[in-house]
Amino acid sequence: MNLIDRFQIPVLEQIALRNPQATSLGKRLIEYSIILFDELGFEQFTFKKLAQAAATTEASVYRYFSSKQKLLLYLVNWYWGRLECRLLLEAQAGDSKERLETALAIIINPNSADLSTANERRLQRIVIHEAPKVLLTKAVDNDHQTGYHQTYADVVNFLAKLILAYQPNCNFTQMLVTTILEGSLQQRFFAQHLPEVTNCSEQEDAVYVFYKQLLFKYLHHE
Amino acid sequence: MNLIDRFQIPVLEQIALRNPQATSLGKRLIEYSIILFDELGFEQFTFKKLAQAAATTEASVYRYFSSKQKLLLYLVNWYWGRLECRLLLEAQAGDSKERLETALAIIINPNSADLSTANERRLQRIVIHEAPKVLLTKAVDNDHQTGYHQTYADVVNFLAKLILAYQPNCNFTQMLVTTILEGSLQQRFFAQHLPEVTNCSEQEDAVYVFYKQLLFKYLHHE
DNA sequence: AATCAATGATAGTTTTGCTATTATTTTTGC
DNA sequence: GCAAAAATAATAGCAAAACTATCATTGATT
Repeated sequence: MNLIDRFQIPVLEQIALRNPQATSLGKRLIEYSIILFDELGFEQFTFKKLAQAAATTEASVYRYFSSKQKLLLYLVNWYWGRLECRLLLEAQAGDSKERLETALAIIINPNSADLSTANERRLQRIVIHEAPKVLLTKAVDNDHQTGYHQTYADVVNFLAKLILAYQPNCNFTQMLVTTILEGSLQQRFFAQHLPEVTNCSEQEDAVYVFYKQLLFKYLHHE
Repeated sequence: MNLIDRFQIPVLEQIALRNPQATSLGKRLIEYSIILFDELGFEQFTFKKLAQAAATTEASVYRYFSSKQKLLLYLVNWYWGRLECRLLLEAQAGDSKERLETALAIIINPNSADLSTANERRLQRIVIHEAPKVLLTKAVDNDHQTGYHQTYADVVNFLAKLILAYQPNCNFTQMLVTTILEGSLQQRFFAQHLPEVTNCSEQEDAVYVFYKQLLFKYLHHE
């Protein structure tokens, strides 16, 4: 049983030309695109290779996604959509501090149940390694207007609200959230590829420990 | 008088096939690549377009840089090299707190003399928008072994040392530095393209104010 | 003056990204 | 169960990008 069958995360329809979660070919495309983006990276990934892996043709892939950028955007949206779902489900109990701590754990913790399958780990690696390549483009303003980055913005603002509930005096909530959100992903990249610019190896789950410290030290000073 | 003539920043020789700062064609290539990367973005930038802009041929461009990735890497290295120079020159006076504050201002402040020319502003925009595309690749481990990211690591470690001088008990210096360094660049992207996930517009130079707060609040709690 | 390095001019290859067309299969409405 | 419609397969083709190669020319060096 894979990622696709277990969760039907709503992903913005407009990104795909037709809903890949509704057909058997579509599911295969998602399944193999996760594997191939992870193994090949965005640059080496092509629709031809995806078609081959999913036992179909390049033309058929184009009927689901108009470009590999859109396909990656779809996967990234899926990641943030799942995260948003978990936040809504799991970070509603307790007082404002408990809710904030839970939310932080959901976002940062790599040992959570969320990453239990190979595909889920692959998806997070894709977000870490490839997501900036569909954000930092000349198309970003158009994409954002179309709503392609709305799920991400929703996650940020959900967390921002939790922070404000805990510490109403916080001035820079959004900056604080994106700093932690993006920073924690980046640290995992550095840990693997540029270990001398991080401290991840020094302690088990140092990323979580550090950003929790950073968040609460910042808020307690307000 | 342009960026190239005023500063001879040492950039790792291996990145370029021959030193572009030593010849008139080389300087033209650097000059126009900064303009074109900024205006077209990494994806739309081609050596053919660069050759046309610099009034030369594609083949001649390839004699300086083996690929557009390497050319971008060269520019990014240049940016970090210049930053390192400024840190070494300007962040040596005063006590440990003053040195740290000066360093932070150099790294974050967009109104500094460092960004006084059009090309310098372009170069920072290139680092913000395009640098991740030559870091987050499958070639990163090779690149790093070859030393292509050493200047960046040097900047990080210079700042880490300043932090340790100020607060010897700090456990996660590198993570703190990269969080601020990368975060501050990212905030400028968000401010321009995803304003709802940042708070930059609320205050003049909010980026600097926020990260200074974040840094010193974190350190004072140690 | 001869030499050598740098550049220009030109051509060609392979791959990618994408579009088009037609045939075949599968699904769906009735 | 059958006809219509939709989805997919099979195939071809095109334009641009990312190189590589060759050879002529220029310009600097000694």
